Amino acid sequence: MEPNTEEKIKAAAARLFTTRGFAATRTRDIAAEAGINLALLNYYFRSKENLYRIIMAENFQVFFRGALQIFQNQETGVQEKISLLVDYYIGRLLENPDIPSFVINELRTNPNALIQQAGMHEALKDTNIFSQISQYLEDRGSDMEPVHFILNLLGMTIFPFLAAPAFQSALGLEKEQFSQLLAQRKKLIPVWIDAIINANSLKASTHTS
Amino acid sequence: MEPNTEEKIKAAAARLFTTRGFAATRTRDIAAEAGINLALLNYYFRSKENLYRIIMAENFQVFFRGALQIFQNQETGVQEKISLLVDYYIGRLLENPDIPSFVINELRTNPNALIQQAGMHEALKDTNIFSQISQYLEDRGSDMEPVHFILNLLGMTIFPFLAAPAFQSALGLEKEQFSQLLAQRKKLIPVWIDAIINANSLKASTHTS
DNA sequence: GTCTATAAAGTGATAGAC
DNA sequence: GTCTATCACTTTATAGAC
Repeated sequence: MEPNTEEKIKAAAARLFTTRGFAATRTRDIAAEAGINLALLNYYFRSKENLYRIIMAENFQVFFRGALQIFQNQETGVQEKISLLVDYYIGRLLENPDIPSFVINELRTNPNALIQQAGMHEALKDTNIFSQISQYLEDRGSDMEPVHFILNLLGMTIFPFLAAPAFQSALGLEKEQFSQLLAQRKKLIPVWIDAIINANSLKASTHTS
Repeated sequence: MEPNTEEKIKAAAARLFTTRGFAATRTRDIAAEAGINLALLNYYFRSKENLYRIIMAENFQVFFRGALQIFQNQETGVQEKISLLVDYYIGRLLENPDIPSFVINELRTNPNALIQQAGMHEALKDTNIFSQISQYLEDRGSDMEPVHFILNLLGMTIFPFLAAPAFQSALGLEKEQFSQLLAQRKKLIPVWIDAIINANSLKASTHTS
């Protein structure tokens, strides 16, 4: 029940690193947040950087692993996968809203971070998300580039979490109200995505008729 | 022609603060990047924090002012404004791709940053972007929430810049290639946005017929 | 395993010469 | 205005007692 010292430190580090970033986080603050001592943190994790790498890897897992698993399933079609993906991301990110910002910031300041993640790069290739989507778009008579499709899907899904502080500040909304808005999008985004594909194929058929 | 010392410091500070963030940037590094001395930086700007505020304000200007000006124009309709907005953002951000990440990060770690920007909060209210879009959606027979519309528009436009490092890393693309992809979106996004609105109103008319 | 005390290096800012 | 030298403080990491 009661988490051990190592777990307490990791939980504290996750909170602080994820919200403040590496440079702005003090190891003293992590220790205090964990209710232990600075020396003990180094006893368990040897260095700030080492502890950071562990938290970073876990955040990356949350961010990428779910998407990969959904697309690895051979039983479901792409349309279903899209709904599952949107549902998964919005659900997870409502629990940890700071993760997208953390991951994006990390990838900007250290573009090799993704490659360094164990097996991440291979998994991305093996899952052939790209060709699945490419085939799906083709079947539906759309000539949209798969990259654009993915950017639209992720943009509609993830961007609201990144923009949440700005929107809350600009619109004077409470965190809870904005969360409800984002939850609505679980069902809306698949419909919108569909509309974009349809528009694209309708246009094509208009030209040929 | 030759920029004076103050300008050189500001340019160096903009580069480093924008890419690394406040905490990870060393005043010594700014001085070196500007080709001057640490003492001189404090002679001109008194403190690191003061210099940061100036750079932050300028980044916020790039990020918000253009959108506000477009929506303040009474001559153009919303549909045209959307095209102008997408064109403006993608153009500006191709020049300064790190600004979205900077602004978002800043607003996350300091939610009051936006409010502290001179006149920004008032300008946002005065421009009544919200009611303009609300009216536009109504006229087109769509029952979409304006917030969702704005989130979709900005998500499709800005998210790709945030995700650029991840995509370049995952797809093995060069920066230049990805920039070309993003430039294509200037013309594509307005079409997609239109499709989303249409889908929404078609659905409504299907129900009533 | 956990603590206190401290070493070692980094970092923002200023004094004072030119 | 611009520089070198240095202060004052913070921060990571470790030594050593319990």
